[in-house]
Amino acid sequence: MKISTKGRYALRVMIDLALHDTGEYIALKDISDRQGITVKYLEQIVTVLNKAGYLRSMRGNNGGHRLARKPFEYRVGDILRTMEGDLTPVECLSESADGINCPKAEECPTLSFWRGLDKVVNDYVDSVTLQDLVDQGKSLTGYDYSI
Amino acid sequence: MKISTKGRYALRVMIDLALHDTGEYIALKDISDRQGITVKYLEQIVTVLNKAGYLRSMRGNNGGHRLARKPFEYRVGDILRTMEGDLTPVECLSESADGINCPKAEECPTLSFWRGLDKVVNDYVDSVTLQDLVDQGKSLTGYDYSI
DNA sequence: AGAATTACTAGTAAAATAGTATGAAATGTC
DNA sequence: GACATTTCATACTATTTTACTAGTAATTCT
Repeated sequence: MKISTKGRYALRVMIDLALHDTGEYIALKDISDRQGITVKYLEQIVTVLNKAGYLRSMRGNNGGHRLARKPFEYRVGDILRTMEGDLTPVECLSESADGINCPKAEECPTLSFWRGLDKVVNDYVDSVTLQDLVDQGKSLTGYDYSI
Repeated sequence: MKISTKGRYALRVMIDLALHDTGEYIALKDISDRQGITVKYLEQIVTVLNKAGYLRSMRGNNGGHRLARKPFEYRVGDILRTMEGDLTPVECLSESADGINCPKAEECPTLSFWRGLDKVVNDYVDSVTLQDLVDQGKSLTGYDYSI
């Protein structure tokens, strides 16, 4: 029942990009220095975020990444689902590519319980925006605007 | 963000024991036949449930297991936490045995978000009792009271 | 041309998950 | 008391997932 590092780091990357948004592209090297995550691992994460349309990326000298939208336009749930695949607590609630779900769904005494859990989780993560996390970050002791 | 088979199966075992409660001990063999889970794997699960005080177990001929309380006295959250360790979405919220949590907690922009997720999950699973699942099971099409 | 940076594909070590296997101990029945 | 049945305890194992690392190609600016 854990969120993977990809999901957690993706949130930190998005917050980092929001806090350091100057309109310029931000290199993974800079994020790596601030967040303590290797450039190589960050590459994997931003690739997914980029393909989801959450980032604008540019190769080459002075290249890097920046947010494609304003922070309040990102739901945290969307970011997490993008990284995790989905946030369903049990496999039988996943959108299966081949359309196969549990054949015993009709007689399953726990299915509606899992549906309820799935709903509270997704409703919660969708109620928070990236802007909320950014505001939280700025309000904390020790936040250094210069970095 | 998945519940393991141990957590899912434990719920099925508890429901099974509730639905077939006659006051007698129920052998894992019977649960295995009905639920399609091997006796050996069931052993691992009921051992944990037993040590948590959720079951009364008896060895030997005509031995087996039965619920220690009435179904409405079990919160689903307690059963799941017993099997999963905890239901926290991130490690830093776990009750660490050595008391070590994240040293950057004070400056973490995502901590309160994770706390909120932890709360909605645990509040939800604690709002459902085993009796609710049993009622759900009985109400479904295809439930055969004879087995 | 050359440095910086992302993009793409593959590989790998460690941990977690989902079981199996073996045998001992207890209990009721014949 | 022998025996079948069942839990209890411990250890082992195969597979999958996670969390990275590595190498190289492509792009961009100076």
